[in-house]
Amino acid sequence: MSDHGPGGLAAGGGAPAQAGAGRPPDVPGGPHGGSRGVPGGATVAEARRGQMLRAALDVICERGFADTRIADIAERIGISPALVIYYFKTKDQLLTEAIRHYEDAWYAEVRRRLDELPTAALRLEEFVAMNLLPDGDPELASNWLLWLDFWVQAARNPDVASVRRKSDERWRDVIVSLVVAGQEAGEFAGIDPQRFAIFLSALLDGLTVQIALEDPVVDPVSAFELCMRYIADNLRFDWNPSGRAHVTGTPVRGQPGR
Amino acid sequence: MSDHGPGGLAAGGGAPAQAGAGRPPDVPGGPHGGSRGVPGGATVAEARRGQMLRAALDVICERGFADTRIADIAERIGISPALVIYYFKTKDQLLTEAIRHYEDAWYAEVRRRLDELPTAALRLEEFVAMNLLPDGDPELASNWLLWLDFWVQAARNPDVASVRRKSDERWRDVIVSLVVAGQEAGEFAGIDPQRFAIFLSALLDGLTVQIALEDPVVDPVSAFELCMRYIADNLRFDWNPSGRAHVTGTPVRGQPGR
DNA sequence: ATTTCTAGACTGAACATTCAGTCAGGACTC
DNA sequence: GAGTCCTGACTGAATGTTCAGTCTAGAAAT
Repeated sequence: MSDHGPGGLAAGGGAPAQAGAGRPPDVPGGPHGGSRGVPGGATVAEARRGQMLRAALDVICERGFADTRIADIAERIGISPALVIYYFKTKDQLLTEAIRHYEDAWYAEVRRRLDELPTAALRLEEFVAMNLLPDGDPELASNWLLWLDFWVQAARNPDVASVRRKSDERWRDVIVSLVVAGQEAGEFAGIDPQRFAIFLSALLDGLTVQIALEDPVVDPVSAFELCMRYIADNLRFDWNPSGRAHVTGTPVRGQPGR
Repeated sequence: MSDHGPGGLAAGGGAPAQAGAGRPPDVPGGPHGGSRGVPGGATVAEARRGQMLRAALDVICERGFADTRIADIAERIGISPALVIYYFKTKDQLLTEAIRHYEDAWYAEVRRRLDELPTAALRLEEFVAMNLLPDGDPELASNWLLWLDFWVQAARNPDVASVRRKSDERWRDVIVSLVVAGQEAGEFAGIDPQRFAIFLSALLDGLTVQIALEDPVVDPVSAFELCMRYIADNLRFDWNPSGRAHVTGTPVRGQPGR
């Protein structure tokens, strides 16, 4: 995004491989892993792609999106920069896809974890925790800075922008469905889920900024508690910092929003 | 921030002019405008500085911090790129100072406007409006994207980071003092101002992100209303979207924060 | 008043570097 | 031996920075 000519944004989404010279391995543009030539399945090419995507993410976190060079990524894996271009036609493509990849992985992990929890309150809590608390999983590691760069890119790169728009949408959808589920189960008060989702997602974004920038007065834990306090108060369920969420004894329902 | 070698961050704050060759005009590093040589005052040099700072801000908004070239800034004013670094030793210095300059101007404007309003509620409302609503003043124009870039830079540039930390601090201080003033005047409920400030500033940041990225479901006006609704509900004062803030007839005070 | 001097403001033309992307070909595998 | 995977060496373009010198206006000298 910082190279040649004005508006150096990559062409539209899944522009396939080049025409002449090269011999590109695998076209992105979708989850289909066309293992050409080699029978059996994914193989090297796909592994490499993932490796590069992951490395790209790492580097972006360290140097920032704008200062990430393909040489950094190559070096990290111990390959030549040329190979990076061999897999991803352009730098933009790689970085853009890396972000998309991260977003996808993150979202998938959210779903996975939430599905394992029994109550809406617990799910909501886990959701918030995944947003604000450091995570064990190295794949999704607490890359808060990534989100900031993500936003900045989305501001000018239409491709990234659409990823981010979709991201935010399912984001809020998750919240809405959690709230609705909780309300139907009698766990939560009957506030407007849509409104709540917008509010909460903005709040989470804002807290993410503070945390990412290591604000002296907003560490992850206190941000988490602040956020959960708000949620519990508004949805009217019992919650205390030390433990995990508890469903209130007496189900509330149909209560007017605040 | 994207040039030579690793860690290409500018040296500490007010590194003065070079030693040998040139004859640099005016050293930054503080609000002192040392109008050397020419008696009377500021003069050309200072005007130029301001001009460049403003141009830099414009360009940053358009192209993004990372893609801003000194040539862009020079071109906009109709001068040679060389003159830009004649005034600011390095690109980094210019951009960093531009952000600092903007932040200062913005904060000053906030103070100016708030001072003119009679009630704490109105002041709070104006404060929120300045954060979320498009502004007439071209100097401070609605440069939401600027904040995103600001954050991203703060993440890696210690110099910018300290600006941003200070920024956020006085930010919250404004909120706290507004709340306290309102509480003392009996306009607001007696919640914890500090906590409220942290919450509100995060919320504002988050909404800023959504607005800056032109989220389809969070336009400035609805963000503003969402935010004001929260504030009014929490501080317990009367507020309705169409008009301006009104102090509640019966002063509330000392009420427990939810 | 004219000339001389000087310093600050400014620029065009290099310079130096960085970096994405190309290319010709090598190794490895089926 | 054909295709896949991979690399070292290179190039072209962009761009921050330097530099030598111009231009202007006021100060000092005449």
